[in-house]
Amino acid sequence: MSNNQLYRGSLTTIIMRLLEQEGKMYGYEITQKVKEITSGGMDIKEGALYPALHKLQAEGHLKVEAEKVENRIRKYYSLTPQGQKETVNMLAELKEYMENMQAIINPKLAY
Amino acid sequence: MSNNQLYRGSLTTIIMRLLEQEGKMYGYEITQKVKEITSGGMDIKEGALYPALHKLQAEGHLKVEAEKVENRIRKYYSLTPQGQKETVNMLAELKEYMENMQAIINPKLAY
DNA sequence: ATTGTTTACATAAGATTCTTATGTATATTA
DNA sequence: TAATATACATAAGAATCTTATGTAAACAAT
Repeated sequence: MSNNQLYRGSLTTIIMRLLEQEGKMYGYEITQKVKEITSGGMDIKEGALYPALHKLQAEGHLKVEAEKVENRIRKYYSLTPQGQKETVNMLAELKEYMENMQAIINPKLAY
Repeated sequence: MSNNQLYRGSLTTIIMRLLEQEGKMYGYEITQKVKEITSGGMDIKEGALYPALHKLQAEGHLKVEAEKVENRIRKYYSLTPQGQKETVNMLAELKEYMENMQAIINPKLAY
């Protein structure tokens, strides 16, 4: 996803959160949105994105509608009700992860 | 490392940072320290830890000294000069990762 | 006495998630 | 007309993890 191993495991959380915000998005749009938000700091690879979308769909977290725009096909993904619940969990786990990492990196000093 | 996929990729950063703080530690000590700091939220598996330590050592980031304590062997790891430099990079990348994830999760609202 | 838990190391098989490479196809810019 | 951007997809291989298993000593409990 980026030049950095830390991004491993966070792709599904990113996808779900963006869909929660935007309602529906197609794959290529997700890659561009992430580049924009992170000022180029994150680069989602197609080889990671499309299998991840298919897997989330197979698990029932996403639904898809194909649409033809300017003679090209776009596949718009959006959260199912189950996916909305799962997004809440994922964001809670991300918060927990961030707090744990902060605690390790910046330990509270004992005076 | 935990029940959560997000932890993938962060183990080496955790190890390097703890060694930067503590000077030297042995494997089992690292697992206990992380449990303590995160109040049990993170659980480093031995099957992940020991290969990670061996790899960091092979790459020249860590050096090791074996010590016999109460008839049991402990392998104390510490940062090499090269490992100290690499730790600075890793922490910078972690900071960047956290900022990127924050930007995605909590987008700045446009008024 | 011996069973279970903790301390302390290690590795192998398999799962998951990613990168890199490749493929198809259309639209737009140089 | 060649390159770039848009838009999808998959396969091979790399990296990192979990689970399972193994050795071995110390200590607590029954």
